[in-house]
Amino acid sequence: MKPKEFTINLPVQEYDLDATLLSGQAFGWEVSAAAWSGVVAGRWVQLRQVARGIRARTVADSGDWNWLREFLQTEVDLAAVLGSFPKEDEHLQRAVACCRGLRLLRQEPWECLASFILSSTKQIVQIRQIVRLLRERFGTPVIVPDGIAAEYAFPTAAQIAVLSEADLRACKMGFRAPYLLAAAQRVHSGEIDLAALAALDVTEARRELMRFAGVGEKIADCVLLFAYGFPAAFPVDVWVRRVLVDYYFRGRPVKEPRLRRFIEQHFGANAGYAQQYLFHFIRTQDSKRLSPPAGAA
DNA sequence: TCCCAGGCTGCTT
DNA sequence: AAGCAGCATGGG
Repeated sequence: MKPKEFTINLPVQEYDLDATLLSGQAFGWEVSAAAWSGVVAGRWVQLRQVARGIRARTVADSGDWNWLREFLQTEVDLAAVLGSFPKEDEHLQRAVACCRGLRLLRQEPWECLASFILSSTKQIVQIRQIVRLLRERFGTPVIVPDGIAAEYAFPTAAQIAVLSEADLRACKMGFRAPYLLAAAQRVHSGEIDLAALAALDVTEARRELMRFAGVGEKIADCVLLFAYGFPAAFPVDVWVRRVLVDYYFRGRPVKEPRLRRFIEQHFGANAGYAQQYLFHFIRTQDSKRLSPPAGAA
């Protein structure tokens, strides 16, 4: 039986779909012929940038489209967010001028947590590869249109909790396998309720996330920002640390507490957005200007 | 061959 | 508390 298709135009100004889906916050999206396809809330969906916004195509009964608006955060007033950035910061303003339209997504907490547990000391292309293997092997198939290859949802905590460490290692995740397995078991057993973290303040939610083995400050901040939408969460990975030191500390070594103090005082209420602009900017535009990694010549 | 990747853990000082 | 090796796997 041919699945019924639904399409909609989501009107939105200043939304760069490519930058958003390529900026290292979500790992399950694939592009072909200028259209992105992925799975949101258990539904296959295809997204295309059009003149006045985003055109979406899906199958099966979608009722309303709020699940997609929520994921894409199309209701966010980007101009207001960018306007809250420090105006005297020429580095950040350059990143904004370069990447304007880059957005933060609002992802499902389990998928986001699991993905970032897999992210430590991995390149983005490899994280994508691991996530793809997990979906194909253990995820629930989703309904796709005729002529589209089979697609799978990210496996739930319940689906991963019953696997063996060897099953997971076979997806090339190496030493991260026991971390992912333990996290899935904690969530599946009900020991921790990820949905309930949304009601906590950011400090408490961060503490809860860091109770997962394999989750430290950086991964916790990623989940706080990309899944729960805490706007001040500011993940500091090797790239962001490098750019902060280079731009704001003249390349001189900075200890963690001082860096954290600077972030809180300098970037303001939407620090998380600022972080994403800096991250994407240096990775796509300004990588050559950056100081070499520690230890390099 | 070597260094590095959207880091974290556990063991040393 | 602060520094550091080890950890799997693949890319450049």
